[in-house]
Amino acid sequence: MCGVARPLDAIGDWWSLLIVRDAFDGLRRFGEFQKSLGLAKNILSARLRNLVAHGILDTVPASDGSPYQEYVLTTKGRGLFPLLVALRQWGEEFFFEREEPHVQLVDKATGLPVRRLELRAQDGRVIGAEDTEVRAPSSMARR
Amino acid sequence: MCGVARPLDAIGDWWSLLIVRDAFDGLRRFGEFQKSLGLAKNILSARLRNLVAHGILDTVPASDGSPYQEYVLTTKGRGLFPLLVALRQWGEEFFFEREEPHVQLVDKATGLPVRRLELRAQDGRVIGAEDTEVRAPSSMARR
DNA sequence: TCTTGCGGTTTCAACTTGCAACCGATATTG
DNA sequence: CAATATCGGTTGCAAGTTGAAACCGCAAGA
Repeated sequence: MCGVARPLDAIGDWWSLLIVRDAFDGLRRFGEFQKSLGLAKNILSARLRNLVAHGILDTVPASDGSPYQEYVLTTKGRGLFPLLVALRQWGEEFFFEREEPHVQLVDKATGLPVRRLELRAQDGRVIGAEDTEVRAPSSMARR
Repeated sequence: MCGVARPLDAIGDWWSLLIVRDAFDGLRRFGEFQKSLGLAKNILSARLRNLVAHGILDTVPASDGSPYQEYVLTTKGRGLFPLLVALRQWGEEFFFEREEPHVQLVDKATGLPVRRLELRAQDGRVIGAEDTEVRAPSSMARR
């Protein structure tokens, strides 16, 4: 299973990424996720378990003294931020009419929208899909 | 439905993204996708139809004179490249053991691996999740 | 003429999804 | 103290989805 397919096992369903996005927004509790996403409790339960099993979320005792636990992003989970940004930017560009109002990801310091993600070569040139290729480091199957 | 959820409707399943990735690798024909991904033909058929319906792929007459059609990425589909890179980089970072050999995305011009995606503010500063927030442009519901 | 390859559709069993009801533990209210 | 509400789930079940395998129509080749 290749470097693209493997992650999809962990976050390859609709809900998991939305849960992670909400976690970036500061949500931590079962009920918060359920209210925000409006999904069935058994599904949320299964997804949270799966995300924890994959090391994307971690469970910690509730910070407010209540007897429950909270779900927080691990380092691995926080590593999903560029992917979420890429997804959001693609959505903004192609799924909204021009001038259709929608939320924006802004830099807190300035309040300005963030830049579009750019892929760069080692030397800093901005490159596109056609400038790249997938290469096996030694003699390896591609998948 | 927000800017993150909307796209998931189009590419929110395991296979669609892998099909798009293969399309970036130059695959165009039904049989090529099937051989590469090893998925059932009915599923591939349904996924291709869905991707075409969402404007991510387009069907064109076969270039080699055979009576079949080929599937090519649209502009919208090519817009998924940063997302695929983000997914790949996340996978490489967290799903492989250090030094475990795996394929790499390299800059064709130099043969060197591409840089890690970085999110930047308008002024060029590299920023992280904690430096950003989601903001509604006018008075809008977040979802 | 018979076979082969391509690009699907159809069929059907197994699995997944999601609504609704229930449950146990802890607060809260009267 | 009793009754109720809230939180964080689990269980049952019906409906939808997935996927392996078989089938099909067309065109090219032997």
